[in-house]
Amino acid sequence: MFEARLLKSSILKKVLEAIKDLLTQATFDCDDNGIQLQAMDNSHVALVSLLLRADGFDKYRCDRNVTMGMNLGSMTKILKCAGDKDTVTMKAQDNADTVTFVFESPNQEKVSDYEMKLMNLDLEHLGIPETEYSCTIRMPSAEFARMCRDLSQFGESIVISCTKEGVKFSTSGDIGSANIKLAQTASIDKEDEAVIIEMDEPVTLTFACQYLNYFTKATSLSPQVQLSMSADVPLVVEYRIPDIGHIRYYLAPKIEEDDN
Amino acid sequence: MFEARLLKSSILKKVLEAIKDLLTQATFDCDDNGIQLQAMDNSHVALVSLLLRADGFDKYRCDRNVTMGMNLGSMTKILKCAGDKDTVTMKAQDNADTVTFVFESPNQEKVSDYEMKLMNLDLEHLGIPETEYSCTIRMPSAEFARMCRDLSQFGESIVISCTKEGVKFSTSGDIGSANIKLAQTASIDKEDEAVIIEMDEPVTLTFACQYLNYFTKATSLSPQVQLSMSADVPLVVEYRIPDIGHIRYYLAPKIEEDDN
DNA sequence: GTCACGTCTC
DNA sequence: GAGACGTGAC
Repeated sequence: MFEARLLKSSILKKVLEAIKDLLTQATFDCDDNGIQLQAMDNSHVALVSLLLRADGFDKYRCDRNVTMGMNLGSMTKILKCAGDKDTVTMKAQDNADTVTFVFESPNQEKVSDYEMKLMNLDLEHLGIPETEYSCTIRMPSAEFARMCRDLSQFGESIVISCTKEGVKFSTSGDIGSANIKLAQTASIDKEDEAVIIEMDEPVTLTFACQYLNYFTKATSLSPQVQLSMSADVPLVVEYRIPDIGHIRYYLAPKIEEDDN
Repeated sequence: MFEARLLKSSILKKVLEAIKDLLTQATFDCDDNGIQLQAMDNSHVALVSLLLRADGFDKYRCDRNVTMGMNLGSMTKILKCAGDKDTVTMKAQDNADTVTFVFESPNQEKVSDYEMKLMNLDLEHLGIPETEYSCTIRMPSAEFARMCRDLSQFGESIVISCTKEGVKFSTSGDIGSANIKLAQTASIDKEDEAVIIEMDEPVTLTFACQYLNYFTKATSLSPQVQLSMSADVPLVVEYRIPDIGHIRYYLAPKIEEDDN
């Protein structure tokens, strides 16, 4: 039997918001350590990796490892039925072909349960190597989202360039070109507002705006985002979910095109 | 001559919002007691009954009974031209074929009038018997609206089941199934937030989601809604409009289908 | 093309 | 909480 309870359903609601535009279905792997999800997006361009640790749940029980293939559209519909202050509990019997979500209002006067059929999904196990990156940039997640949204008005690609001067986000298109330069914050009064750049080697890479915009759907999960880059390897965009885990997005850089 | 004035046009605006999706036209019956409207919806499935008592108006005069056939689309367009704080006055000459709406801004600086042609509508007089019901449920209108919207994601029908344990709203469909259980509120600190269940006989009935969702367009008219049910008779969904009347929706239960 | 719904913003 | 905008369905 599997059972995982969160006092605040909003975490799970936000997680779904953060992945549903990239994935139509996905496998939730549950074991003693928690819940893990790894999947290529529908277009096999980006990779999503979610971890929710067992100790981050308010109750967690997993007698046997279970892999649950979920239709994320259906799951999103169900989670929309939870109030932000509701408690949510996911339950599945061993070897069951359904999962049940139970929502309880804070005063216990409203209890709702939703049973969803599971899917048989091919297990694609993705080995993601832990890597050292030439540059890591931490910044407020809302600021990153704003930049991606702003720049995507002008072109389909964003060039991220990290040097000792700071980090620069650039794009160009029919309208013209745009550059946003970000310097490391001098004082770290407010941790959430800090921009912190660690650079061993300067790196310049180009990415598809559309995917960065998909990634920023995770903005409400964390006040900060971390970008990790090295030449010729996928960018990692990581949102740490307080007290419970993280969601990481991987996106391969575009091969440099002509500058016509 | 007929004349009816409301200091707050918002009441009439909300009434139109609450009926315009169900009715394309309707007859307003005006007499000494006030304004009444009763009509089957466009598909002849649900019934709408509106009462605005004369004493709820800030001025009310009705020399002779008048029946005004209104195109509700046109009337809605006109009412959208009124500010929420405007005073609205409906006027009609005896035997006229038009009705006039006059809107006056609070400071009297803006006065607008809109004349609308009336329609000749067949008078369908609907005798609605006053009945005792086996169950009545009062609950916050927003909560009812939320439940109807949530459940309609999963199926076309909602089963409402009222027993001594409380009231349960259920549905099922391709995705899976859903149940929302509501218990009577223990304390009635805030009257508007109370759930109050009166049950003489347990009742379980099935209704079309779509119509319940139409009914919830009346949500902003009242903080509370009352559902009345007896076996084999139409559900009544009533919103009391403070100080002036009510709007009631009647919906026949679906005949039980096979449970395949 | 129209209508209704959901989302986002003020 | 209400109004406006954009999107999806008929």
